[in-house]
Order: sequence, then C-alpha cells, then structure tokens
Amino acid sequence: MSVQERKQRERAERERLIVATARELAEQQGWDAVTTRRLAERIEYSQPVLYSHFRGKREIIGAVALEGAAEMAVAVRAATSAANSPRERVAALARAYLDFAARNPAVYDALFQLDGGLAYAQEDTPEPLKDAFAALLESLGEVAGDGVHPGLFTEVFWASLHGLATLTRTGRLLPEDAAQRVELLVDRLAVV
Amino acid sequence: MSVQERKQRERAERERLIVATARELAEQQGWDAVTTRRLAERIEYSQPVLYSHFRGKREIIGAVALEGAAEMAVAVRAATSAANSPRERVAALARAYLDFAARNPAVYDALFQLDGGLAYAQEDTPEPLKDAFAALLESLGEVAGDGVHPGLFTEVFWASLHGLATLTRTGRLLPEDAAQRVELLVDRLAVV
DNA sequence: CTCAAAGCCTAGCACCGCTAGACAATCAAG
DNA sequence: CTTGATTGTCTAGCGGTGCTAGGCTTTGAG
Repeated sequence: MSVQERKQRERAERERLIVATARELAEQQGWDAVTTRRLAERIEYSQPVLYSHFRGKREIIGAVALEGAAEMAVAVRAATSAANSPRERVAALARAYLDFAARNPAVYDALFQLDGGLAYAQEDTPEPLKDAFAALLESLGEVAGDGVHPGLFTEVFWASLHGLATLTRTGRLLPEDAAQRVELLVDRLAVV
Repeated sequence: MSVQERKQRERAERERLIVATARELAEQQGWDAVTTRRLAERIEYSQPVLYSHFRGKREIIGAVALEGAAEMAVAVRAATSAANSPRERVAALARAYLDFAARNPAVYDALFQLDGGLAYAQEDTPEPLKDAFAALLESLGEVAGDGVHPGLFTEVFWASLHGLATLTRTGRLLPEDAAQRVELLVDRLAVV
C-alpha cells in the first residue's frame, strides 16, 4: 500500500508544481504566455499530463486564483491587525489590497479578471474565496455606518478598490496620484 | 477626380462596416468569437482586407472603443441634463454609466478591459476618450467637496463605478443588490 | 511469469493572428 | 487603342493555440 501512497504524494507534488509554474510564468510574462506547451516544457512533462490534473487551462487559472485568495486574506489580516483604530484599519486594508494587486498582477487577474471556472458569491463558492471576502468584511463591517448592511458596504468598498487596482494597472489611471485616491476613498466611504 | 472620391467613400464605408460587424459579433458572442476569419466572412471579404484598414485585431478593438466612448458620453450627458439637483445628477450619472456597461458589455470591455492600443490619461489620448471623461467630470466636479481636486474625485468615482460594473458582470457580485450599492456609493462619495 | 492496468508520449485536429505572393482590374501615358 | 504600372483582392501558408486519440512502456497483482 505504501507504494500507492508514494505515488499519490508524487502526483500531488506534481500538481503543485504545475500551479506554481503557471503562476510564475504568468507573473513573468503575462497569462497570454502561459500556453500548455510552454507550461508542459517547464515542468518537464508532455502536454497531456496537464490534462490528467486539470480539465484545461481554465482550471489551472482557477487553481492559481484559489492560492492567491488565501494569500490575499493573510495579507489583509496582517495589515489590519497592526492598526489600532477602525479608520486606520480600513486605510491599512485598502493599502494592503492595492499593494497585493500591484505586486501580484497575474494572481490578481486570475482572481478577479479571468475566468477560472470558479463560483463567486454562491453557496458552492470555494472556501478560500469566501474567506478572502470575510477578511475584508472583518474590518470594513466596523465602518459601514448605522443601518447599512456590512456585507453590502464591503461589496461597495471592494468594488472601489478593484476599480482603482485594474484601471491603474491597465494605464487608465496614472499611478502618481494613487495614494491620494485611496485616502479620498477611505475618507468618504468609511463612517468612523 | 470623382472616381477617386467615390473609392475613398466606399473604402471609408467598408471600414465602418468592419467596426460595426466586429462590435455586433462581440456583443453577440463575446470578443473571443471575433476572429479575423469570422469577421472577414461576415463582411464578405477575405482576411487580408482587414489588414488594409487596421494593423490588426487590436486596432479594431480600439476603433470599437472610440465609438463606444462617444456613445457613453452622450448617454451620460443625456441622463445628467435631465436631473435638477447636483445629488440627482450624480445618481443619474451613476445609473447611466452602469446601464451603459450592462447593455454594451463588449463595447465596455473594448473601452476599459481590453487592449485596444489606445493611450489613456495622456496628452495624445484620443478626443472621444478625453470627452467621455469630461462628461463625467462635468457632473462629478460639482460634488467633489471643498479642497478636493475635481479631477481626482472624478477618477475615484469612476473607478468605483468601474469596479461595480466589472465585478457584477463577471459574476463576482450578485446583480440583485446593484441598485442599493449605487445608492450607497453616491450617498457616501458625493458631497452635496 | 503472465498479463492487465496505469502512466506517459508522439502525433495530430481544428482553430488562431497575420502575411507573402499571385492574379485581376483599373487607369495614365504613348 | 495599347501598353505598363498601380491598385485591389484573393489563395495559400506560417507558426502558434487548446486539446485529444491512440500507442508504447513501465508497473504491480495474480
């Protein structure tokens, strides 16, 4: 039986390698450069091996997205836990979110821009995605204001951050004033 | 000379046909379905003809984006001009923006999501793009609040709308609460 | 030792964006 | 009216894409 276990382990290890390699390649050269051929070559297996782990490229994107969601949740919680007031927590959250998006553009795309075949805002939404939203909710719920549903407020705040992140990265907004925009956004949206 | 003029007219007409067909196809089946082969077939010319009008698919996307920017500016101005108070104008603007995005998803993508080879937020930004931003600025500048740069405020408001539009359309936000989110956003961001 | 199962690869499909080069229509010059 | 060059358009093809069928080799149970 130990032989089968070893094989299972090796298989799981290879799956991690695929996801890590796809992510690396995407961060280096963009998702367009992540082709099944290049990916197969980098992991030193043939293309069909990829399809024994994932249904297709879409699922690989989804796997990177889930990994990224977990990391984003960690980053957001780390930033907010170091702040002392609700106001500071929200500002720290906003900075951490945008920082994550800027430092991991490919992962961010996998999460919120590309189709990774994942369900969002549903019962069957994968746990990492729910938890990433929960991480936002924890700090944003504090400043939703009276009579405002914390979930709804979190969605609006999140959407605003998402807009800033994507428009900035695609050159629609100049990066120079990024800090000022965040400040304005936090000032106006958060009720402290 | 009249013959050359006629040819020029026919050529311009065919260019409009290409852009209109690309847009139509994109709205019907998404930009992925807009291939040079399909596009060529629909306009009843061969593929190379496309390349005598545009450098490539990217430029066709850019042409659709410019067309869309002009239409969006019209839609926004129409909505805001019917409102009587600054607060109402901003609410109308937000609704009109999101409505445009929802009704013309492919055009919206061409404008703000895809690479159409256009310059944004620069001196050499095409006029329709500058004017679409100006249309937002006209109503949003009114409610930026004291000491807040109208342009910066417009960028933030725009980014928030963009976040709502894109996250909703890609299934990251449920459409049910869309109206409530807009209301909350306008309430908080606009200083009246 | 046999033989089925599992694992992996080569080769190929239909499609993509884009372009070279052949061919036909057009028009100015002789 | 006849050249000859220019313009317009097409067919065919290049190197790439995601994905899969089918065969070969290795493995491990009986």
